Amino acid sequence: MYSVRMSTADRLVESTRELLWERGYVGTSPKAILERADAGQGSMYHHFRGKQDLALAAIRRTADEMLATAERVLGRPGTPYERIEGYLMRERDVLRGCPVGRLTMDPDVIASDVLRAPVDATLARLRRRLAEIVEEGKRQGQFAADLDAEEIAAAVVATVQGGYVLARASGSPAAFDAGVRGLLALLRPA
Amino acid sequence: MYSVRMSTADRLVESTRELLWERGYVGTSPKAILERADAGQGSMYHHFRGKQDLALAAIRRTADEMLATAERVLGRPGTPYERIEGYLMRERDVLRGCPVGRLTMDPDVIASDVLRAPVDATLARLRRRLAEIVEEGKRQGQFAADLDAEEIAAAVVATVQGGYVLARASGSPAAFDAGVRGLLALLRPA
DNA sequence: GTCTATACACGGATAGAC
DNA sequence: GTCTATCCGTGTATAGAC
Repeated sequence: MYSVRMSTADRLVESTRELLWERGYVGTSPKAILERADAGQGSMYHHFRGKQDLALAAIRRTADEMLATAERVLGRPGTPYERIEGYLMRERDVLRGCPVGRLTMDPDVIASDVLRAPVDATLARLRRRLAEIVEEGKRQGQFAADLDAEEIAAAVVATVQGGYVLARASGSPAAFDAGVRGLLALLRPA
Repeated sequence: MYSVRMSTADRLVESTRELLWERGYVGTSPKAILERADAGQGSMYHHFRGKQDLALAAIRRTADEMLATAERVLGRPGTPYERIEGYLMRERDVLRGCPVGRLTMDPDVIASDVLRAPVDATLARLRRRLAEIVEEGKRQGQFAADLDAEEIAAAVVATVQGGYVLARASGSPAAFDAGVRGLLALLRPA
C-alpha cells in the first residue's frame, strides 16, 4: 500500500491522514486505519497512545504540508496580484476539499483544544502570509490604499474554503472556480 | 424538551436537525436522537424507515428554513449592494456554522445522492438569487458591467461558508467578520 | 515491535407484545 | 403508535504472549 521502506509508524500516520481527509475524525475508526496501513492493533497502541494521539500526528503533518504547498506558490516572483491569483488558481483536487479546513466541521476536533490548535495555527499563518502580500500590493499601488490587508486575506482564504463547500454540494469543481473568478474580478487592479 | 403540542414525529425531526447541525450525519446516532426527542426505538422506526430517512426529512426542513431566512433579508427594499450587505452582515450564530453547508463535509451525505440533493438545491438557489441581485446592480450601474453575476454570487456564498471555517478554527467569530468586510470592501460601489 | 485474545459499550436495525 | 427485547457488527482500548 505504501513504500516498502516506510516504517509502521509512518504507514499509520499516512493512512490516518488519508482517512481524516476522506471521512473526518468522527468518521474514522482505528480499525479502518489499521486495515489501510496493514498493521495490527498492537503496533498502533505501541507507537501511539490512541486514536487522538495518532490523529494529532497526522493533522500536524498535513498542516505542515499545506503551508509548504501554499508557500511554493505565494513565494514565486510576480506582482502581489499575480501571486494571489496563482494561489487561487493553483491546481487542486477540489472535490476532496481541504484536508485542514474540513476538520473544523468535526465536532470532536473542535471540542479538543489539542486537535484544534494545529488547524487554527495553519489557517492563521496562511491568512497572515496573504495579508503580507496584500500589504505589499498596497505599497506598490496595485491595491487600493484603503483596503484592510487582513480582511482581504480572510476573504481570500474564505473563498477557497467556501468554494470547496459549493463544489462538493454540486458534485462538480465548477462552483469553486466560479467563486475564485468572482473574487479575482473584484480584486483585479485597474 | 420541545413544546408539548409537538408530535413525536416532529420531535424526532427537530432533534435530528439539531444533531446534524452539531455533529453531522456520521456523528449522529439514532440513540442520541431518541434521547433528545424523548422517544423510543419503536416510534422512530414507525415514523421513518431508518436513520437516513429521518435525516432526509430533517435536512429538507433545515434547507427550506435557510432559504426563507435568506429571502427575508434579500427581498428587503434597498439597492442591490445594500441587500447583499444585509445578507452578509445579518446576525448569525457564526460558531455553529451553516447547518446545510456543513453537510458537504460529511462523507455519507456526499456518498448518497438522496441526501446530497437538498443540500445542492439549497446552495444553488441561494446563488441564483444572489446572481439576480447582482444583475440588477449591473443594470443600475451600481456594479461594473463586466462582472459575471454568477461568479460574484458564488464568491459571496463561498465567503460565508468559508468564513464559518475560519471562525470555527479560531474559536471566534472575528475571522468570519473579517472575510465578510473584505469582500464588501471589494464589492462596494465607488 | 507485533500479534492474538478479550472486553464492553455503542450503532443501526428487527420482532413482537401491548 | 409506542415499548421492550434481541441481534450482530463495530469502535476503542487493554492484556499478555511471542
